Amino acid sequence: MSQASRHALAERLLAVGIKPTAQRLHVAQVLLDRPQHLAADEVLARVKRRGGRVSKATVYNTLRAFADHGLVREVVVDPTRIFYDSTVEPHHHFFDETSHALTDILAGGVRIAGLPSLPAGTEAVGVEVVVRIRSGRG
Amino acid sequence: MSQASRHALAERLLAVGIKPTAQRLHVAQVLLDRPQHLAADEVLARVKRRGGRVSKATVYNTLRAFADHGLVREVVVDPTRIFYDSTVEPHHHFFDETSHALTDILAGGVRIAGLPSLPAGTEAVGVEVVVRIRSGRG
DNA sequence: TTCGTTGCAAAGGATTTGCACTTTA
DNA sequence: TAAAGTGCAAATCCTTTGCAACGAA
Repeated sequence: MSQASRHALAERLLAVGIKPTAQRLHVAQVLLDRPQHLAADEVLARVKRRGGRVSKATVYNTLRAFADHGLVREVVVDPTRIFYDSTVEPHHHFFDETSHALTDILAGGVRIAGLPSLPAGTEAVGVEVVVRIRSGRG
Repeated sequence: MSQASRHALAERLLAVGIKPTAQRLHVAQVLLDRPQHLAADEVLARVKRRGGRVSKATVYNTLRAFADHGLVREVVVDPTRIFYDSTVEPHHHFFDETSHALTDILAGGVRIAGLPSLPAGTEAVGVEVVVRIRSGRG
């Protein structure tokens, strides 16, 4: 990856208060570069594939830190693992139960009406729509 | 639990092709008796609490069988465990990230418009809306 | 007797943790 | 040289699996 985008990524980390170490930049390069959904496993594999040195623990720590600071969003649709979504703007998902693939649904056109008011004493974190689908012969 | 409801539960299992064994009836009594969301752990604890003899493996097998046959619905909102929802009619959920509590949102009033068409070669399994909330000082 | 069920313990897979080592400000 | 970050392995948690014992038809 170019110096320019490395630098841009470092700025993004700094902007949210995360120190841009080598390992974190590797994770950022893999995950933040374009809209995608990756599990921790995949992130680790990709960092290593491109020659980066990171440990599993650091990948998990980094992903959690990114999520806590709003750089990525956790998507919970698969009981077996957490996906990290590099798109943090509100949007929704197709989740293919056959292939375990996640696909974005732009929030733009989607309207949700008729939701009840929040339970007393709670604040909203977000509204997520998951359209579960099956491909082939499910 | 009364003979009458035991019998009714046995009928429900038979109706979907599940042989109503003692263990399965225990699980059914705990989970199907009223609208609720329970994790496997909780089901096991409650069966034991009411004096039922069941193993962990059988609880997991039973819950999966119930889900496969449409008696309960799996709800995936918490990366750490699967909830089994005794309400199978379409509806949505509040998920409190502080307390890990699930609350139903009746499907009745909720309207979702503007979803794109399904990816080619896929069929819809269901549409779920999860409103993530935080209580207290989450 | 045969097939489906059960239970126990072990295995599995994702995630977390403990702790010593390394980096960096 | 403190504080923060990293790596490795072990630990943990939920869930699944292997397999022998059991139970109903």
